[in-house]
Amino acid sequence: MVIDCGHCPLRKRDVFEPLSDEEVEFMRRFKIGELKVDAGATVLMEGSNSPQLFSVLSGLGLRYKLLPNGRRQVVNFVFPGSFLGLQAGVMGEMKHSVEATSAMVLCVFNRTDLWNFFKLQPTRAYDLTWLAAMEEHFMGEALTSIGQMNAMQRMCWGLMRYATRCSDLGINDRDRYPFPFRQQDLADALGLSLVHTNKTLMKLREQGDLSLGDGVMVLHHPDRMKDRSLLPVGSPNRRPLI
Amino acid sequence: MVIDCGHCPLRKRDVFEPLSDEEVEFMRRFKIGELKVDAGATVLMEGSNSPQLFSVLSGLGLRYKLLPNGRRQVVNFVFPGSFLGLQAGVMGEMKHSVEATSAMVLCVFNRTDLWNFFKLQPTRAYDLTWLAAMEEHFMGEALTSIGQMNAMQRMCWGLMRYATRCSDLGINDRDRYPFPFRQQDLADALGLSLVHTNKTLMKLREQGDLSLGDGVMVLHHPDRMKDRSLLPVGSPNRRPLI
DNA sequence: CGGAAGCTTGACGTCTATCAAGATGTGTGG
DNA sequence: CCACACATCTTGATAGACGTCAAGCTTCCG
Repeated sequence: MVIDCGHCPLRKRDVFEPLSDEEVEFMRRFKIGELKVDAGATVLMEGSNSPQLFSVLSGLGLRYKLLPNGRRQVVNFVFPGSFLGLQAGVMGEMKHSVEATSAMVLCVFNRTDLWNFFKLQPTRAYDLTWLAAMEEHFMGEALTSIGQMNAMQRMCWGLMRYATRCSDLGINDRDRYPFPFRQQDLADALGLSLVHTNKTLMKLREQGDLSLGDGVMVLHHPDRMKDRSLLPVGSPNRRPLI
Repeated sequence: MVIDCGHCPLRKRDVFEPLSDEEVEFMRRFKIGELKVDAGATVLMEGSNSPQLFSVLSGLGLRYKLLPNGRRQVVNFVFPGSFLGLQAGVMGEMKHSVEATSAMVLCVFNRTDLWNFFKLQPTRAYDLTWLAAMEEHFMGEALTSIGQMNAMQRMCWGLMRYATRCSDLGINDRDRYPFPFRQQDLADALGLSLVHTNKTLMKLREQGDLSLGDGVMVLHHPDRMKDRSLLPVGSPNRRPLI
């Protein structure tokens, strides 16, 4: 019982550009199956050359790079609607790994069919470029955050950015957001040590701005956190869904 | 006397994917002129909505984001062959600024013609996506560097990455590389203060690994610097030229 | 019950930012 | 030609943010 692209639950969200009937039909042929993985699973591995591409239907995860000395940088979070494997599809191999931090359902595509986007479905190809440019933009924001902000600012910015993406997708309940990550994950994303991440979180808790634990984050004063962010956290208009 | 795409000097470099005659002809029609700017000029500004796209023919520059508090993050360096303005072309507006740090010559294109890539020239559209994915990759590397390395490691990694790109383009002379940047630019790129950047450079100079000044960088012991980099600095195979 | 994984807290050290001042070079105007 | 402002680089002193080390706590699971 694989979900038909015509009834893709993500398409209901209006963060995503609507698709024409023709495009939906094309995606239907492009999709070759679904992959369900448990929390903790590695979906794609750095250096690998997976013949498959994925689009996230549900679940959360993260992309990260490992360093020779064992450290790890989380380069960004993976949400429903994220497209995985483009790098391997276009360059030779994956330049980072992707891990599921909750159970996930992924649409599976054939990497070799990617070319059909460009040959047969220029609007979809355009969307692909759009997505790539958008990812680049997000990454530039993260770079700016890590390069120029102190721990508290990074934390507030990072969590607000995360909350905003959740809101776009409607996977939150008011101020309650799913948060299937360890503090270590957060630390690796923000370029902080685990201990300092913990202490920074504590401060936010003590001030009553935040609850975090058991897979859930609650923002009691999003306004205050936004003020501390330095970088404004905007919802980019719309994005394409692949 | 505008350079004809058929005789583009960059195409001689074998870092760039070769183009078919048809593609060259297409690019010729796409190109609407050339822009020459002096060192210090702002080519694109954050928040702007330029109707033009650019491809760098010669010269060096940098992309940066400004923060409300006046700080600045250099998100990457601009080399010959860099494509500028894709973000504005595909999202609504530029998310960073681009500044020329040396004199530059740019090919100018019409943003509204971008769609022709997808409609008429799928191989070129594919290359565009390729480029975007590659930029994303570079940015992920930089993020990892700033997030996980100390000052000396970042410096070595950053300079080696820079030198490698120069070598790919053949704009170096052995171990001598053009370097039209201030220490402040380097500092903003590495997420370090100006003072600490200066002192880190000093250490490299004292150890005889590096000369830097007057627009020129000389690497006397690239091997030693590579060792201190933590992240291996590889030349990615080939990239498309737009 | 023992062990592993994750969270929490305190103590300590150090890397890096900030402040301040001086040195050098370059361009402009008198 | 000199005086002056300005930009960039340099260097030392000081302080603080953040990393590292270490230990204890909880929860979960075999």
